Amino acid sequence: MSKELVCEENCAHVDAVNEVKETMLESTEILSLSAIFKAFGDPTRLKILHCLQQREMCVCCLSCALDMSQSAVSHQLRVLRNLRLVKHRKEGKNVYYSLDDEHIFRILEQGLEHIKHI
Amino acid sequence: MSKELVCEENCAHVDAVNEVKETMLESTEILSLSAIFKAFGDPTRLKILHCLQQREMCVCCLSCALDMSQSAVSHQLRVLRNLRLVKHRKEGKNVYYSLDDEHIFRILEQGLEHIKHI
DNA sequence: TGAACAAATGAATAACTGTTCATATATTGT
DNA sequence: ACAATATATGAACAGTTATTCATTTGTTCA
Repeated sequence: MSKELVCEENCAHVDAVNEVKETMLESTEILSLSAIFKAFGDPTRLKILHCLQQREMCVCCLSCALDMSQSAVSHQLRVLRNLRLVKHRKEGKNVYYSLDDEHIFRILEQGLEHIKHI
Repeated sequence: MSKELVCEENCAHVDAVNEVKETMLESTEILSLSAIFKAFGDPTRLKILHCLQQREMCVCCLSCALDMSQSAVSHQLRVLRNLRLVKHRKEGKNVYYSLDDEHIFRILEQGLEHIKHI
């Protein structure tokens, strides 16, 4: 990638670039952070999270509230579960899901705050 | 979708479902919110945003700092631009990008906060 | 034990997305 | 006007993803 040379010789912002490079996040940090945001980035999952922001819900009720198939909801819940964005507890035939922690709540809030101010 | 009936008769959480349904976000809100999170959900865009969190940068320097082609960076900048997550100003041959507003900053912060506490 | 039901899951598919490559546009200095 | 350079963009391709369908697992109750 010859861009590096180009930048060093012409942009004349080498120091700026190096400074930014030093504060750059680790590759693993970037990956896990983007994975979380990506989870928020699908309409179905976002709806699920927004429901769970209000109350714990079983899969059946979620699929009912979102008017989506049980299977589709279940598949997405697995994604959220794997990323530890939601937790679940079993009660008889039902499995109840809820948000995993406070941060999830706040990330959602910040996002909502943003779209309101656009 | 017969699930609706199933839920009403068996889950016995009709009230809960209806309550949640009422507070549900508008379809357009869900879409624009998920679009924003989706933008954060790609490693390349996340890196770009994280760079811009620290300083205004030109395309050339960004592609240099991320060690990616100018074209790839430019394409992603367009996505961020269209969503108004970044703003840009032209200065001669260079175009300088920066975060569009405070919320973007805080969404990033909240996300980082989350992965640190996992 | 068997019927009914909630939830999970694997496979298949259609739609989407990020990068590359080639090229176009716009600006600067000669 | 021309060469050099920064940026933008269209087309194409490979890789990913969300949903559907069919099936399985696990639980309750009769």
